Amino acid sequence: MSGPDSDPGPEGAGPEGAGPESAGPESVGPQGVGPAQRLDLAAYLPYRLSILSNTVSGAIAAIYEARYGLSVADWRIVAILGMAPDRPLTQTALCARTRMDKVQVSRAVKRLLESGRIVRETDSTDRRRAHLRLTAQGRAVYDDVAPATLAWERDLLSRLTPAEAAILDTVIARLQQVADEMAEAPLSSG
Amino acid sequence: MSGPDSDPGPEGAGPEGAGPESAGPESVGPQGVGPAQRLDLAAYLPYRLSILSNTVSGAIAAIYEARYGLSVADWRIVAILGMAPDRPLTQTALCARTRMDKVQVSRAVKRLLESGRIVRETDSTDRRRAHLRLTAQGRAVYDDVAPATLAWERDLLSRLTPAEAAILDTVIARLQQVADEMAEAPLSSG
DNA sequence: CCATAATAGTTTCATTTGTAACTAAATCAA
DNA sequence: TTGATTTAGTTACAAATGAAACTATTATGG
Repeated sequence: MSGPDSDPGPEGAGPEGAGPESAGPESVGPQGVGPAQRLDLAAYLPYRLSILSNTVSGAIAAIYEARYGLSVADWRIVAILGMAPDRPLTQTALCARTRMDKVQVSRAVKRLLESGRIVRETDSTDRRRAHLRLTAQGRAVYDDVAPATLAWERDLLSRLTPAEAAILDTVIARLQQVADEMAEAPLSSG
Repeated sequence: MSGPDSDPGPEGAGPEGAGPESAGPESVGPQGVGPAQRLDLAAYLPYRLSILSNTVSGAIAAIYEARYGLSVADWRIVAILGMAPDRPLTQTALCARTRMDKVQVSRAVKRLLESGRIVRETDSTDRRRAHLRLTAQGRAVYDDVAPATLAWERDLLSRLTPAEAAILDTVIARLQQVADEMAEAPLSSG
């Protein structure tokens, strides 16, 4: 997610500049592709994913931050609620769908309630729970931002070659699946 | 922790249910990651990248956090310095290589100096700058953690099909390049 | 029925983080 | 030279965050 990482996106500050002959990312050592023998951050998958995710998230976030002052958490709530307008959700449901924890969700919900983007209605049979949905104002935000973010995504993907675009979905899904498995069975700590 | 999904939704559309939904007639790619007409977080590239990056980073971070109490920023510094042990770097150089900003780097450097993992030596010709390098202790951390993280990466990649692994590098590089371009030339409209 | 546990969500508090202001040293311009 | 600007890095302070404790309500077990 947004992650703990928030890269402001240094414009001119390219990775070059510091070294006399800064080698490009392609000089990976003995083995050009795949896992390097020696740790090279520039070629290291987790690092590259992190940078990429931050770049993409930052670009998207600029849209809803600038226009409506929404945080990433706020926008995720709006996005989920906007997705299925006729099905109000509880905060617990939002936690599952956004992969944010209940405190994050609680705070985002509080902000959205205060700014009038959502309303909350206590469940009639279980007063611990409450159902949330967008107000007209919240829907207006969604209807403005969602197409913009989708356009951005479409634009991004359209610049990949067909082969690249075709495999991207599969690879991400596969990586996520494998990473999830591996996260549960961590390597032997020594 | 018996699954994060415990909501009354009719369809168990968890975050991984990125199946081919109502793909529009004019979808760009053959896969689900192609632009949906309607914003669906579970199929939305920025969101999926964020989740994936967090999963992967979290798994890796567990290694160096548990063993040495290092933060992500700390580890990035150690990783970069360990990469080229014979070329000490300034903090500015570390900023460029890690894509962290100077405050983050300053704080990580402070922690690493205090814990004796690195040393700092003021440049002889420019006393604003200082060169940083790993101590024996810092190198020991690097020599333990780097192989572990590389093994994790190798393990992850080995579970992709050859076709997936082969194109992954290209696609990430390409996405990063395009996202960088797009980040500088923000979308029109408003 | 009462006591205990579980669930939904909030609040508190310490830590982390980001922005901006700051110090110090080097460079530039006249 | 001297004064303004840039560069390297740090610090101060406010805002964001995370972990744990907390309130309120419902479920469960005897």
